[in-house]
Amino acid sequence: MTEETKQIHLNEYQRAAVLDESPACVVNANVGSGKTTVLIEKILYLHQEKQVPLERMVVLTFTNKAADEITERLMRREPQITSEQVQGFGTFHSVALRLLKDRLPVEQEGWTKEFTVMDPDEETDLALDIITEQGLKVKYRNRLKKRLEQEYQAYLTGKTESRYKDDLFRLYPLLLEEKKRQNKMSFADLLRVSMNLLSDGEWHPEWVIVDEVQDSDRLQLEFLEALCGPQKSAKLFAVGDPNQVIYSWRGTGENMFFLLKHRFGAKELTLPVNYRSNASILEAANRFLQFGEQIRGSREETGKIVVKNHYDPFQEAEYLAERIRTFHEKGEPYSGIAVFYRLQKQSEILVKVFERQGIPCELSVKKTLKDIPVLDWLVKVFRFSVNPADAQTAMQVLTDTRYGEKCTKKQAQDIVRRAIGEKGETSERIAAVTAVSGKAGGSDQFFRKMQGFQDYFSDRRTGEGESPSAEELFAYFGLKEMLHPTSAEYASDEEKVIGFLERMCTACSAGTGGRDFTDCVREFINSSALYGMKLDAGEKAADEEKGAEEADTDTVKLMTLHASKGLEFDTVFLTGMNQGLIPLRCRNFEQEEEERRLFFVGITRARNELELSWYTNPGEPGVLGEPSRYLQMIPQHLLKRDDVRTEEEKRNNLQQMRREVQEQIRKKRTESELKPEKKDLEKKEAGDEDLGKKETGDEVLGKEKAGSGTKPPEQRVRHRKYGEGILVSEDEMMVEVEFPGYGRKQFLKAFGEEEML
DNA sequence: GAGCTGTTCTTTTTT
DNA sequence: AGAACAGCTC
Repeated sequence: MTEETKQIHLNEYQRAAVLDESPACVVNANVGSGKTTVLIEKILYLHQEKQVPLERMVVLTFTNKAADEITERLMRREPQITSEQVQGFGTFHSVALRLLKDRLPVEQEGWTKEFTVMDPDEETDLALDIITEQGLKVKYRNRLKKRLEQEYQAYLTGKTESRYKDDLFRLYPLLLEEKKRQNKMSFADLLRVSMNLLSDGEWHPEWVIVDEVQDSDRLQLEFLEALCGPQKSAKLFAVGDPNQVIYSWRGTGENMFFLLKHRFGAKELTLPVNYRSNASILEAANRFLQFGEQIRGSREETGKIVVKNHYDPFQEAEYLAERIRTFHEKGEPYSGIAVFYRLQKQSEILVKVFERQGIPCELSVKKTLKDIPVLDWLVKVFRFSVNPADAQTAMQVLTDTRYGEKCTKKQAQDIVRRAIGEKGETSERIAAVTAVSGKAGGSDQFFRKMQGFQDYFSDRRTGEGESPSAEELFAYFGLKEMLHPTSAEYASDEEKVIGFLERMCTACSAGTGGRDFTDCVREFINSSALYGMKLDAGEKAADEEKGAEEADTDTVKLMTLHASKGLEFDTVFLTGMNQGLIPLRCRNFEQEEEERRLFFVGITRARNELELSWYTNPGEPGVLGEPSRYLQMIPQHLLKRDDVRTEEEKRNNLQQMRREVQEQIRKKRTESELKPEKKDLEKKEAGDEDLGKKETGDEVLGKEKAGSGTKPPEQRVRHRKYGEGILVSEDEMMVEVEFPGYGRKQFLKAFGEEEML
């Protein structure tokens, strides 16, 4: 091993993974087990010890964020590595795009090298246009995007009819044809087309390395196979965790980790040691592990997991604000604290209350280009400018009501059809457009600017000071007029546009000079379609320049459980641990298992403190005022039940209990008044129902027993309606009992309906 | 085309 | 549990 690798302290399992030489190897990497470190060391080991050039490796990630982390860490370890050498590092889609542009003969599949990348919504719009034009019968048009994706597999496997017996399968070939005609590819096309060309092509990398492989879908798996070649000429090293599959609802079905292992006949290694969470959190997490051996810890601390019950989401938010303030006063930074929830809309109350209470917080929602109207429009302008075959985008730019010259659909159609509908020389096209210019005035002029963009800038090269400036581009398109100078947003719009143009020009003048400027613009526009975040970084930089708030980085992070994957925090609050929310109402067993993995992912984000809370009054339909079953699945000795009850809640509970008891009494009375036959029938039905509920309850209890070996003595309670349960809490006025299958119930002692065993 | 019945999906989100 | 939709009847 090199000096560098020695400096990094790898455990024996990590070392084995780095040194492994199998043709295909999958590493089952538990949460917090140093997966990325292994990946980085593997790459360096291959590069430095095995003399594999970085250019001969393809390193694939699922998200841009992960791709950035890998290249950043790699370059920090080895500063002499250039960005040229890591061209094959990136997301599946960006690597596919690079291959299609640099190595693969896209012409064979019906596109030219100048193709552009479609926005995901664009494909659906195009499909709708085709449906209208061709008079196709397609059902569930509002769900067309999903249908197009989900039923493609069935279409490929030769099924003759779509699920709903409509014209969807006739749409697919028409859509593909249209995309070729307009010289653009959807995200899925990037993978499919490169897959086809790789399968019968010459070029293959020497090593294929994959991160978070459990998150890939079927198409990505096929892409991987094509990348490794029919004879598996490339070696495969994939890292993933089957216990962290939380996106299977987006596609697949099977667990991709094991499917990949099977398809490649790969050797499986494991990384069993967790370096993140304290012993209690790990012991709890182990109860939710679905694959592999128990996770081993590396820490001695056994702080308890706090479980709290709140009256409602509002009271919970107030409590959290107070609690977080205490943490902060004790010297913990806000940035070490995160609040998780199951549904996006749960964040509303939290944000409002935190803002009012002066707790700095940040909602983790991705900002894309589409959220900034003026940039959404500008990108379309460039998309057409660098791909004059893209009639669809041209139409969208011309008919946009917010920016540019106002133009009716009919006028836009005239302009676009005459210009690109018929093939011909540029001069002819322009002549044709000029012929209709009287009708649409400025629109037509702007259209010609876009269409003439490539010709106008064709002699410009990047790098040598020739490359156009942001101002030049702004003037070329006459953007001052197009951005509506009289509008209230003009100043901020102009700033955003100039900022975007500057970033584009900087990107175009970076790297090796002498390239065609318009090619660079196309590359920039294409990568911004795949990589919405880069613009986000620019936005942030602009904000900081304004000097808005510098202490902005020390904030509490609010996010969904899904968004928490891959992150870690000292302190984690997991809210809304209610039955019907965590887990969310499930239709089948697979869904339930995924909810459990989601909870597993959530709790394993915490390093030191974990607090779980549920509310008595969720105020959402379908969500029960009962604690999640998952709270019962955690060994009780790890928990510190610490209920915060307000007087209001107590009163409410009493009222609720009174109502319940009155209802029971009323029922009993009517029951006894009924005729004997009917009474028996009702009893039978009620009994059946009870049996069903008990079964699920026993299942939970059974799992709990199987999991926890060491259980503290519990006070058992019998109730004539709910059967046997476990005492949860007790005070001078009431008792709270957990019944398997019924959840938690509270009783007034005065009623004396429960019997201690 | 109003009114009915039956079915499916709803949440989570990346490229 | 409830909305949205498809397909049927009149």
